[in-house]
Amino acid sequence: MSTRREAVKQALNEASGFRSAQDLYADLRAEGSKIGLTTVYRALQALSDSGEVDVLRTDEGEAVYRACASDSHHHHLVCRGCGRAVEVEGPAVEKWAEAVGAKHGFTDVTHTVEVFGTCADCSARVN
Amino acid sequence: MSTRREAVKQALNEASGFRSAQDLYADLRAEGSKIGLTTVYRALQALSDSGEVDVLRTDEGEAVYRACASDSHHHHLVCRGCGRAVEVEGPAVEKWAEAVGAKHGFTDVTHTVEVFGTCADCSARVN
DNA sequence: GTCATTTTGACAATCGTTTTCGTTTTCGGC
DNA sequence: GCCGAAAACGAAAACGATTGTCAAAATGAC
Ligand SMILES: [Zn+2]
Ligand SMILES: [Zn+2]
Ligand SMILES: [Zn+2]
Ligand SMILES: [Zn+2]
Repeated sequence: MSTRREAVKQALNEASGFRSAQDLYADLRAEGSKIGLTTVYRALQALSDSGEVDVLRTDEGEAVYRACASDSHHHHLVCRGCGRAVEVEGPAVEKWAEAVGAKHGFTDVTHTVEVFGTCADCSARVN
Repeated sequence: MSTRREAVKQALNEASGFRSAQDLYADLRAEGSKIGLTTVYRALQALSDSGEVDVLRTDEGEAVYRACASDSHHHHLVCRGCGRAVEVEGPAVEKWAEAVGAKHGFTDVTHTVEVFGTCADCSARVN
């Protein structure tokens, strides 16, 4: 694995929440790296292809990435305020999704499930 | 409600699946309308703001819209092949999402849940 | 060191979407 | 029916995220 990809992976590891390519580019430049934006995009593409990082889309359509501790199937509880994310599992949801697909004759069923909220810290900050 | 917005809403009603702004623009022009792309975007913005249509993002980040029969909270089972969508409910998922948020001290909890698969027709078409 | 291969990054191009802004249409008052 | 204000339109420009291009730089045999 190349040095640049390592750098991007590490920048992601240092973040607790989901970050966009541009966020990571800014982070890396801020800490002195001479990396280019194109390379950040390429690294993220490779990392998500290999399943090393999770990707999801914001409401605005921007792709955001996260290096998750769990490498098995899971979902996220994401703070709208600070972006912090918690990995969560939902066996009931997995079964429900499968059942829903089957009931309507769909095959090769997958799903996207994300939970959003305001974390305790962010709630406190507002009050 | 203006005539243009009606036209967009109707175009959506005639589709069984999720459609992008550009799709709808093409549909309308194809049937002779002189509507502009800007107006399609504006109509969709208004329709989704008022909750008359559902929006979601494709993996590529494109916004797609659907005029759903149900006006209460629900999710979708979407065919990857033809885009056809079925409205589905999942009380268990609703409770799970709430519980997950609460367990981690998150407030103002919402969620996005979509199920994807290949519908029976599309499965048959391939074989 | 030399040559071939891979990686990189500045820049241009693409694509969906939004903004701008002048024109057209709608509509209430006359 | 006619007039002016307000709302709706649409073409074109602007935008922002992402991808493509291509020449320079790093890497790795030999
Ligand atoms: Zn927070
Ligand atoms: Zn799942
Ligand atoms: Zn289908
Ligand atoms: Zn729900």
